[in-house]
Amino acid sequence: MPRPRQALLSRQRIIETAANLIDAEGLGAFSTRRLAAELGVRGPSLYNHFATKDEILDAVADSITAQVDVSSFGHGDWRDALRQWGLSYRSALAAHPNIVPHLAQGPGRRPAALAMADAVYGGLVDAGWPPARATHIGALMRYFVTGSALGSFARGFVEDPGFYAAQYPHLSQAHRLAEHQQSVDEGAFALGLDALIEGLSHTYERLVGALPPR
Amino acid sequence: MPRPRQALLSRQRIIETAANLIDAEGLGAFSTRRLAAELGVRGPSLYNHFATKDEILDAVADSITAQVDVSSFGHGDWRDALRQWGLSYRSALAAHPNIVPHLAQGPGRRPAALAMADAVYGGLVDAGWPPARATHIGALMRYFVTGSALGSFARGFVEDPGFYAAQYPHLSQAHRLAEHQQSVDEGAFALGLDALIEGLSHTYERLVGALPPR
DNA sequence: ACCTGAACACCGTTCAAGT
DNA sequence: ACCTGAACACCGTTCAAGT
Repeated sequence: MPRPRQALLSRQRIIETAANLIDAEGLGAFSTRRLAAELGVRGPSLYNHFATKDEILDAVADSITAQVDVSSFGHGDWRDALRQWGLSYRSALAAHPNIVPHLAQGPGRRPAALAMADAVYGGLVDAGWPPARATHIGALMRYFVTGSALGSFARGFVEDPGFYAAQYPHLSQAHRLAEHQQSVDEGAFALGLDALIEGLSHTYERLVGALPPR
Repeated sequence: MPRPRQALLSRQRIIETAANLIDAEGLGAFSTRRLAAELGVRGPSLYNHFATKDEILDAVADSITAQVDVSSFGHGDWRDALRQWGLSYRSALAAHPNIVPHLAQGPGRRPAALAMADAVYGGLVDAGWPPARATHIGALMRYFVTGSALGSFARGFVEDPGFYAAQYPHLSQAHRLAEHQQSVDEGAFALGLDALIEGLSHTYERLVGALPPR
């Protein structure tokens, strides 16, 4: 097929199809040739729209970051902003765990990731955090959220009930974790987020002074 | 070359060479053929010692997990145990960031990862934590540590000073983060670990009762 | 038991050729 | 401008053949 009157591909269509493919089959099964087949074209056609496979992954990653809500920063209590951002950040990433290893490489030149970093850092500094601490908080939140989205804790244990018995005395119930995957992972994230914010509140009081009433 | 008198390969030598290769060139550049070349053999030879490439990655991951110190659990204050484990866990993983995406898939059937999960969970339950909370704490610590080891926060920003100026008002100093990579990433981890432990202490008091003096 | 070459079905990417 | 087939240098894995 030569060049059609109407272009077969667009960056948008490539990004969406790539995201679906990665969600469904993982980063390992994601190849330019598989993606092209899914789009009804041949592999090389993609190179009219993206320079490399990595650039496609960047675009997919940024389209997911763009879904994170940072509107809570810049007004109100920083603790509420941190919690709302953290929940939104985790929920956006956890919907696409297979792309998280790529996304966790940092914002690089991805616009949505940079806009998020800008809003978070700016919001924390405006709230009174010293700049170095604001950086640390942005970093530690990324650690916690990407780590939680990267791989389910609960699904990390094999489901075979007999597997743990002999060797691991405290893991006799670990085979049941997978059944409760969502509540385990969400419960762990919620407990960690609450603990982080409570701990940071104390640091703030020591460093900056009294917190406003909420 | 036919079969030599003395075997050319061993699981141990394969694991060590694979770890070095992954550290030096990343998961993307790691192939069975490259690994075999490094070992002075041909690709198929590896299949006498491991069933798949994935099994090699599992073995590399577990050899890193085996370096984590969990001896702090089971005696003394759970807060100290959590801190010492967290620091050791992070330091083991951060020395090999390229393998972390594989490692973060959970313990699976890897003995060192299972032994670590067993010690942590057992230690927390013995310290008085309700079982469900002990699971959550193990999970949230894995999130935080793997996230911090997965990708440097500081190196995630481009070093070009002119890059941020126009678009991202609060990131005007972000190009300098890479210079201070180690102190930024370690400072963020330390702040997060302190906050988590302080926050969890309050949860413990509410849930279980008074903490012992330290 | 353990290493080999040949083979299979794949990769990412380049490039000249088509319209 | 945008899609194509052919080509290059790679992949993971299987398998029969060697000693």
